[in-house]
Amino acid sequence: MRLSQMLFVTLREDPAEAEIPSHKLLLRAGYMRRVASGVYAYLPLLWRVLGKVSEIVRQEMNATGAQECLLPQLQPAELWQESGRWETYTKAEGIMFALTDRRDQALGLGPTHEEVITAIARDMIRSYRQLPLHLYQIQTKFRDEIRPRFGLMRGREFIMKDGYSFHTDAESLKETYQDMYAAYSNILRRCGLAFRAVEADSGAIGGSGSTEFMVLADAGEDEVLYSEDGQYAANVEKAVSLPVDAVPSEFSEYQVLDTPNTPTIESLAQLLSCSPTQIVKNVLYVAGFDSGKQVPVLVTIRGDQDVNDVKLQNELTKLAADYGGTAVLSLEVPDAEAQAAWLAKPLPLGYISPGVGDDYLKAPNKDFVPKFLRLLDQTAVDLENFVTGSDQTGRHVVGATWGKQFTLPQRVVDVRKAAAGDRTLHDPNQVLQTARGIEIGHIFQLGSKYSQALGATYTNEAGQEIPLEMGCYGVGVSRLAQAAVEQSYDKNGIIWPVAIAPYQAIVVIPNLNAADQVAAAEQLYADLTAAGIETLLDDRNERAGVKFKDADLIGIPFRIVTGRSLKDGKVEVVKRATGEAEELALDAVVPTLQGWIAEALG
RNA sequence: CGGGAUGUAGCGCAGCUUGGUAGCGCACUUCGUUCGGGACGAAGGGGUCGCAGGUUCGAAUCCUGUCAUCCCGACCA
Repeated sequence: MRLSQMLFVTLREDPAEAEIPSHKLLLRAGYMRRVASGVYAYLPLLWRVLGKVSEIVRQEMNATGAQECLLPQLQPAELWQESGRWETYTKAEGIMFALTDRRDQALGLGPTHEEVITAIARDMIRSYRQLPLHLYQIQTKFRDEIRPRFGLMRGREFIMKDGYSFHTDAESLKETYQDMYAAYSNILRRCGLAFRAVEADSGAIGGSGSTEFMVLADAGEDEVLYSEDGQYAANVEKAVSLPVDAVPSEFSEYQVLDTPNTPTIESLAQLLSCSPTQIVKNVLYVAGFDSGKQVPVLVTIRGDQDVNDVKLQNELTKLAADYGGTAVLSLEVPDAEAQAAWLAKPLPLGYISPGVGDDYLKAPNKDFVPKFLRLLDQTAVDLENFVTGSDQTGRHVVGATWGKQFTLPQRVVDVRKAAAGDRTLHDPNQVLQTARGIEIGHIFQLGSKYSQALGATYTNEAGQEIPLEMGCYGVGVSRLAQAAVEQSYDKNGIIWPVAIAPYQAIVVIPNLNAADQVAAAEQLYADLTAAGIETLLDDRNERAGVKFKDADLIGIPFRIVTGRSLKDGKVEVVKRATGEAEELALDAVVPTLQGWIAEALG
């Protein structure tokens, strides 16, 4: 491609709309333009990158026996109602774009495709002889993100590869899951990215085991905890660990003490000169279930620990049936204004005890449940002579013990947040480290959640009708492209890994008025292209400096300059990543680049 | 949805406090000089100042409303 004929517009300054390096660079280098919040036009250079990523994904998927297809983006509400996700995905904080057509039919734009694919499976899979089966597609997804950000990292429209597998049993599912684990590792390795596979929460999509593939970068939105021996790595949402041991309490006698102005654990520990591990903390939440019920939740946990909202939400989901629901739609720490609606009398905030009475609550409407759902984190179970609130502002109790002053809440759960510095479960000598990651891939063992909901069954050898076991597997294709930039750039611009660079080489003519430079460049361009090397020719009537700056900015791996060494029959060849330059004879350029590219593609 | 900020030419910004009919840099067009790390000179083109009301003789500027965008949080297969 000749740059003189390409839509090639680079910017000298960073666009104000971008915050992180990769976002700024993709805009500056002319790879994309924002069309609406979280919606981007993929311009020719970026489209080539996306094509390369897609092709690598396709090759690795096909190698596992998965088959490519294309499912509709416009999906009927009925399917989502059958799976029970229509409400959670369109109401409250739902992420699904929903619309009504002229016949008054409710439709949604696909944020994911479990429902559609399961409906297809229901219609087409009859027998165990057809299994296992794995279908995937690469296409645009729509999600009405509350706050789109960071360009392609969190858009409302983005390209994703999503695959769905169907099995006779969990064992077969596990095999495909392992295949995907390997395929995803291959994809990221081939794309030239540093990544880590971590245990993950399966979130709203449901299912049992899931693994996230995290591209490591400081701008990542997720926190990863891992052990240095490489045995354990998990998203902080999912991570488990051993908390530090509690310091034995210095208080031996139960008493109520004046503790003015100590609404936080830190201030209380300071005033009493005690360890936060001796304090029992009580955190108030309000959970909203899909049945419409609003339930006040009191989480009691050791003072030095934080509540992991994802784990809490999972625990609450298990209890949804008690409130006539199946899912948690919202989970909030209520502010004073929100509390006022359902408090019979003011709560002593910061001084709440584990035994705080239900008489603080009233029911402003039939949906509010005026009874605390009391959950006890396991870190607080074994504490003795602990410090906690007294239900009186300005006073705490010390020396309290379960079974004496306070009833031990019956529901014991694990909702503590693991943190860097905690010891790992597999080896208490290992300490968790922290890193930021960008979630690029996520693989799930779904089980039969969707097949049961939608009635997708097969007949086994014994003639019994059984729900299909399912897995699903996603890769953020457009997100991966930007993550690659986030992981590989310098002050001059993008440094693409060779495997996903839009072009592999760029031939720069420093001075268009020098006929020999032009002739040599044209010949090289033709030779390189003929040799199968994807090459750009910068034949624009610009000064050399502009061309070098642009070549660096757009990040083409190899640059060939038909410049001053031409008089010796040589051209300069520069590696973008390292800046290494060497002079090569004209006829050595093609074989040398072929070697470099082959080496880079492994 | 809570908190914060910003909307002025394709991009980055000034002007607003103190109202008088819009400016700078980059980019773009033409000509000349230059030609290996974002050249120089000259001459040009391009803006309903986000939108809608209001105040005023007069509004980019003051007031009200509204929309959009970005940041922090909440949220997020």
